Amino acid sequence: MQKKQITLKGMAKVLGVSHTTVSRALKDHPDISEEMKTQVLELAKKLNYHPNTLAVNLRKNQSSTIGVIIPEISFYFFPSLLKGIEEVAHSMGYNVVIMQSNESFKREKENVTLLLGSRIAGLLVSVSHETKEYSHFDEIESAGIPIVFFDKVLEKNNIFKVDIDGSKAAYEGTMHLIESGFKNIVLLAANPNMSISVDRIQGFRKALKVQGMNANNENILYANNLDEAEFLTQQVINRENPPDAIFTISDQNLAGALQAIKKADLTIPDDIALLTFSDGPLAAIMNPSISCIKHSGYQIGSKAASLLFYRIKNMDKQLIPFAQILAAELVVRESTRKKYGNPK
Amino acid sequence: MQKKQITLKGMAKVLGVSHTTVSRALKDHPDISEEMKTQVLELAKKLNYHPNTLAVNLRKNQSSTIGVIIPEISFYFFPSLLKGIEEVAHSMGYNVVIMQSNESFKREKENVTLLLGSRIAGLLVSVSHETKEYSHFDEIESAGIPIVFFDKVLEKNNIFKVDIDGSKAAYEGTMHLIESGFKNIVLLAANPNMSISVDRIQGFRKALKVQGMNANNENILYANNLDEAEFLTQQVINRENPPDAIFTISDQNLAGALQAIKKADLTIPDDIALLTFSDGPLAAIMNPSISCIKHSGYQIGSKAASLLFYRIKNMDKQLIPFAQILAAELVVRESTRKKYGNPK
DNA sequence: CTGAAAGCGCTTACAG
DNA sequence: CTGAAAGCGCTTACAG
Repeated sequence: MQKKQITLKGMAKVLGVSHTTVSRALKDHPDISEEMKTQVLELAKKLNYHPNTLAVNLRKNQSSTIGVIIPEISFYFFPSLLKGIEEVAHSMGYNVVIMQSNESFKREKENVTLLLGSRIAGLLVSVSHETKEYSHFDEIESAGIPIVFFDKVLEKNNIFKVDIDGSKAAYEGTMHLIESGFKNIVLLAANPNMSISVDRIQGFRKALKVQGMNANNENILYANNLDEAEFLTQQVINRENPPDAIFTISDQNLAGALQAIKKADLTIPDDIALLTFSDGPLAAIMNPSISCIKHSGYQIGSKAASLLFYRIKNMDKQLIPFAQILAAELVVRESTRKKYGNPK
Repeated sequence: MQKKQITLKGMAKVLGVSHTTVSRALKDHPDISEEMKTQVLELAKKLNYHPNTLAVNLRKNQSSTIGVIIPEISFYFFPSLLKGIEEVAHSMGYNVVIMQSNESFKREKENVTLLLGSRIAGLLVSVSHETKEYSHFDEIESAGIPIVFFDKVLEKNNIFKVDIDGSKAAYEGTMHLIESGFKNIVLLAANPNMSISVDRIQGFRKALKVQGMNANNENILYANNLDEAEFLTQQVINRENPPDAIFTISDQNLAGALQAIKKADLTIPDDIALLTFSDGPLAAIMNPSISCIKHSGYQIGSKAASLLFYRIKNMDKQLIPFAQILAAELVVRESTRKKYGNPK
């Protein structure tokens, strides 16, 4: 039902030349005379000519769109990530199609099918909680469409991915808590088959071990959304021997923990300390401000997009799967203020 | 450089029939024999056939993509909005292409051009701060591509738009502040040529007038990002006669105000009360929790998308520009606790 | 310097 | 029940 926009053929008719000539004039082909170019350019402007990207891409058998599949556009982390992706893509002259899996494996597969039909040039993926294997992405790669995974990735080595060094970061975060005098630390992780959980749990355990403390399994909990985080926090702070610190692996879990702490009327950090993995702005404006392991979504997004475009531009070469591991930085704020003076 | 995926012609060759037959078999055309259909379907499955959306759309002269232009994917408001849009679009079988203007008029125009080339089926727009007129969208509408504006819209009547009743909401918010005993209220608005500012300022003024208070121009300020909001708040709280309440029109301005209040070591709401327009989750988890005029980004997004699809599906009819005005709800929390007992 | 022709992958009216 | 042909809007090798 769309009105037809002006085409090459339409302009050719007006000028009494072939559409071939118009096409070439438009792209400043050396063969075309200057007068012809001026004429065509003027007409194109006058008629608001915009080349039909569909036709161009079909003809060239390539598209200028990359796909992004993420679990959900929540306000915690993905906005800055999408921004990073979008900026890199725009600078390369590409569009971005964003699809949400809503944490559903089924929906993730549907998205793959849709994107396959759109003949995207590449795909960025952060998998859903339900995703336990990668076989639904095989078709994409075997169609010659490169994929880069980021943030929420499965434990698997032969893929291209961008992530932070979660183990190291969790180790440092836990050490910070211990050195600040906290002794009974609960880790609020997410789905245990995701690398973001596995890595961070590993770092958490390692730090406890180094400090000669035992990593009690009851102190490692799994929350996949705000409500679960609130529920688990509530359970934990009502234990006989409640924790004196909670370490959350996402802003989402942080928000849940905060709700529970607030309802229990506990004071941060005196009753309970709080440390989180965070993109930054959210943790900073809380009161008290929340200490965090800062990992920039924007950076992950732009690095993932850059890696993807590298693959896109080098499809002729055999590239070896590459894992780009970004550093995360500990930002100490009020929520982990030292418990007993300076224990050093 | 992409590997070629299997095509109709490819499958036709395998089966020794024409691609016409394959095409029809795939879409369950009544003319085709059952055996042929089964054969084709099986082969398509085996070969992972996915129709080339580019070709389909080119042929049908329509696309299954809608465009979205927003100022920025900030973490304050747009995530839930995009979610609302994406869900409606998905249910209609459409993809969503999101482009950011980064609050730049120039970039907004570039986005329009790109989208025009993609032959999108429709466009959703929230304009940038710099945008003062709509002429760059004329080409879109005259190409027969419907537009629906949402949230950040210019003061203009003959357009399709979805927005909240900002005037009424600001009126009620201001009344709430006054009734809670606050007397010197500062409104932290955004760009004065945006309807979100104009409407809310109007409601703010009206409430003051009804209460017999005068709307001091010095108490209406304009901040377009977090830093400006922090700066202006800092200025204001250092006045000789500082406000006892600040009313911010966005989560972004709220975040800036909070920063300044924190640095000045003021207590909310005893030293200064805070009321904001907000999507909800952010204001709720703050400490103290922030009272707000709750307007659901998700709702605005899904309503805007629904209106757009109504236009897309009814391009043959002459539709009259429609402004869908959504209600916003006052949610009273700790940040506006009554100042002097109950003044009623 | 310009144009006719082929073709990207699909759909659909027409013919048999 | 099946197929040949035209065409969506473009690009590009080939010819002149």
